[in-house]
Amino acid sequence: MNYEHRSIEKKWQKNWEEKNTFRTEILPEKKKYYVLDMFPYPSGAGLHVGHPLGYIASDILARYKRLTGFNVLHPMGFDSFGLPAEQYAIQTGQHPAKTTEKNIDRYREQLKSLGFSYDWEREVQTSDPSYYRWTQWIFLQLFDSWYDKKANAARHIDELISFFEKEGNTTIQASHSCQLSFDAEQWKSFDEKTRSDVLLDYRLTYLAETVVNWCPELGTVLANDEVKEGLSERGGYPVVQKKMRQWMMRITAYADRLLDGLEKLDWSDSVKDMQRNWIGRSEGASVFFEIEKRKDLIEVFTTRPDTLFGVSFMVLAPEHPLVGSLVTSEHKESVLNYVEQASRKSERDRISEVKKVSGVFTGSYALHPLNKEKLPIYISDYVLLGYGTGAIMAVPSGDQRDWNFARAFDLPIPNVIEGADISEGADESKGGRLINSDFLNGMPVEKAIKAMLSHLEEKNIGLRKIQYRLRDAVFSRQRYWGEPIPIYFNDGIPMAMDESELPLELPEVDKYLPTKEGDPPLARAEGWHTPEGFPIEANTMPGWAGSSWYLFRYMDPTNTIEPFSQKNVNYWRNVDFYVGGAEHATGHLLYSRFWTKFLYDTGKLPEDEPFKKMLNQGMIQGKSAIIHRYNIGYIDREDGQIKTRETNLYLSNHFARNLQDGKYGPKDLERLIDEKYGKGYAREHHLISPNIEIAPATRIHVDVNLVDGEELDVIAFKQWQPRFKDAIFLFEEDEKFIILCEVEKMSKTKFNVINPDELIERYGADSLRCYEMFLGPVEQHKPWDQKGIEGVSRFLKRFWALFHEGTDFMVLDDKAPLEAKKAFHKFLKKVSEDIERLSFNTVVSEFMILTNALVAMKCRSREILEPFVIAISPYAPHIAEELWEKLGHKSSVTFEKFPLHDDSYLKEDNVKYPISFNGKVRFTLEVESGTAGDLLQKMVLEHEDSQRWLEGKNPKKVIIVPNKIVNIVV
RNA sequence: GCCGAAGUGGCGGAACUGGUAGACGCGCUGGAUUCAAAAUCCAGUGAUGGCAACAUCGUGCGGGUUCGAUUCCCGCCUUCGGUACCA
Repeated sequence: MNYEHRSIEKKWQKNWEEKNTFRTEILPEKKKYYVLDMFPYPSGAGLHVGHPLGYIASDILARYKRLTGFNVLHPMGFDSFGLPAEQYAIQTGQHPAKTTEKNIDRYREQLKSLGFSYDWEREVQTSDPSYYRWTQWIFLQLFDSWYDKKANAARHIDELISFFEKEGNTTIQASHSCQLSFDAEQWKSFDEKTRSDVLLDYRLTYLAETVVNWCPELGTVLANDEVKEGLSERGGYPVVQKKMRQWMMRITAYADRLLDGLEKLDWSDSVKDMQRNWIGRSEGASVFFEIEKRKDLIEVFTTRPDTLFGVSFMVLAPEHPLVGSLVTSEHKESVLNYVEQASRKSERDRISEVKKVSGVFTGSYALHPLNKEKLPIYISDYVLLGYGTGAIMAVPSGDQRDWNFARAFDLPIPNVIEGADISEGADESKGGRLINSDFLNGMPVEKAIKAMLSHLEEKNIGLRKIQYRLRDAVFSRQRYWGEPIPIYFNDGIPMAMDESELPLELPEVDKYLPTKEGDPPLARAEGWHTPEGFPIEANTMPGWAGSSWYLFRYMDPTNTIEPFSQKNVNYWRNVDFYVGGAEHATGHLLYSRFWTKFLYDTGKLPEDEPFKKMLNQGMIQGKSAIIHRYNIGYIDREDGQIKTRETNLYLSNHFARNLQDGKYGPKDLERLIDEKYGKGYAREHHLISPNIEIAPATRIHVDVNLVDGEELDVIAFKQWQPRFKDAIFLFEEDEKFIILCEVEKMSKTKFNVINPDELIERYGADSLRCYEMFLGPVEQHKPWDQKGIEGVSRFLKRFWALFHEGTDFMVLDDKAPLEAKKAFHKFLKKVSEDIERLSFNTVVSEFMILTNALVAMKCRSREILEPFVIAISPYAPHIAEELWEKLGHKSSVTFEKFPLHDDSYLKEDNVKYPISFNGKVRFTLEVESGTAGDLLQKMVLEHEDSQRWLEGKNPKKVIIVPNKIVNIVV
């Protein structure tokens, strides 16, 4: 009987569903283990072979943990709010909820066809009102909280209010953005609007006017992590800086805890480092500089207070608030010009112009805080308003950017480090001793920093400060398809909705576009106000809101009175094993840690980290097939411009390269075409370019399914798309059209997507599961290689055949031979070790080795085959269930015990020692296991081969590595 | 520039704390089976020399530690990922 993967897999998937095999509940007597995948955004394209990689790994671990006695929580859901569904809605008018629902159904079906052991009863969808009700609820908790730096925890806003009533805000240690300072009396005298504004500056979600990343194409703002190199992460549209009033999340309050918490996490170093860099803690000092003839001060941040005597000028960011008042009349024009220019530059322009030095003098001077020297104040866009104070003290001898600026504007470069060579550039090393620095002279840098810090604080002209690169996160999106923000405005004062009014459901709108006035789409909705007529916030939440806490909802997905019950969260606590891409390092993974810490502060959670251990799966890339379309370059008669015209001639890689390299000219091409298609063909069909230099070929991505190895099926290509119907080709003499192969990210537009459905149909889910693991370490990026799956498929067939004699199921009850038992226990030891250390790829090899060994030994003993089926079930669950049933079991293999290996079978009767002289292996000696060291040594030295190698020399040393090698040093 | 990861046959990759490098799979070569093909099975497969036993070389490059290094240390090169006028 052959291995019929189609019927077997269908049968067991149905069986699992009907019997609800993977339903999970709290079992207090059992230890819990929570295995979670990053839930997907259900895109219209469905899953490709890259998606399941991580899901397979986590499913193997979940199934393995079940077999080893854990109560495993292994859920799946959908991050179903997002831009693509909304863009589709704008184009087609179809409600995003509908598109999303359709996509989710497809995803769920695909996931089920892979045989994952998810408890589908726990599925969550972030766009479901019963879910986002609690996302809104958490928003309100954040809104009602402030961060107490002294207690190092979030606290309720009411406590802050009563504190203000007693002492004002001058003594409190809190994370805030409040410019005002007031005492209790003043607080009491404030009107409602002022109080609200002050409180907003303390709340963990707050409204603020800030510079944000505005993406005009998408019509919305983006968080820092959603911008890559000045372009939007989704869509790749330009992003500009814009000042806007937006909802913000005070994540900076948690900067230190987010940093320190990394220590105890079992995550990869690279992701932890990414978070550390993103948080970007740097220790230094705030220093205040007086402005000449004025009372106010310029505050700067520096990590090198020791170089204070090396300051020769000041630089402000062009947007700095003091610029307007500092500029003198004679410099007004140039400064205004410069500010204007800088404001028009996008983030991207700034990045590309990094090397250029620009700036202008304001006409004003600052005074050195210690020696009162006059320091000219410049503005330049190399100083950023968003970091530190938006102003710097320039130390050209110690900072390359300051050095460049000093050179360009002919400013002095005083040296403050003994022996530093600053003729060709700044000395940025933190070494040497101070000179020309008054009381710091002779001190090494580290000591000088401390001395200066104390001095500054003593004289009250500066103070120790810790600066973070991390910014508060923008929380509003001018979009429809997101969680509505449960806030309404009473006379401009933002008011929290009552919990009982949640969920605040998304309203119906006529169009998914902003209003004429530029308000977000929600403003189009009729009745988007409270019963009293107060307008409701029209912005929605960003994509990361729902994904920041979903792991906890899985613990109690149907709870209607709270996001999750204490009972459930106290049992499941947090995720033991999280699988997902490293690309979320500075987004989802950081926000999620932030919300978890906040919910921990409020007492809702027993743990303050969401994910204990994490595995970052690599991307499976596609192999794109590229051919070249020949272009004719010509000079347009009308405007004299050089232009190119497309042809229907397609070139193989070989020809395209030669054309590109100039090895072929127009004459060669004409000859080749005529040779192939008949004399005069090229001329007749206008395929002769007068000027071949101009863009001779365009790269075209071809569907990888039209390619076998590197060869294009030209007939299929002609039928692929109507525009290729009349294609003609030039290719190698051996009649093979060789394409150009490139490894890229899988995407629809590159026609390099490999769909798992077809592979499952052809080879089965078990084969696909095993193969994706076999491909290599899960963490690594790797191109999809279609050919290797055959090998794994062959192995499963052989495994199946192990249980069958001809068409009959045949397992014998006789004793297994000792050799087979040894092989089996060696296998068990290795497999359990490898799964525990997440080496999923080597386990597949072990399956193959054991299968081959059993086939060779013709071993069909139940004694071995039965536990073998259990061991293989995490990888190939369907075939395992089928064989388990055939072995006469009524229960599912899911609930069996993972077989333990027995060390007594692993002992070798004889040990083969490679005997080496000076590290070089000369012969092998077989001795009985357990032979004592000194006896072994004697045997080795008396061996005739040893005598030959020693040639009368005396061995200096004999090294015996137990069970491994004997090394004789001569 | 800085931070992180990685460089092993024709290819994907093994070698977990230093101990016979190349497991396992793909591909390739030869053979069996077949009218033939597919499928399956058997054998071989790092390089060089040799009929062979065997010898020499070999884990990006150059050094070092060690009886012994893919593994540890120092200096480079390359690729990938992150990040950036961060003061």
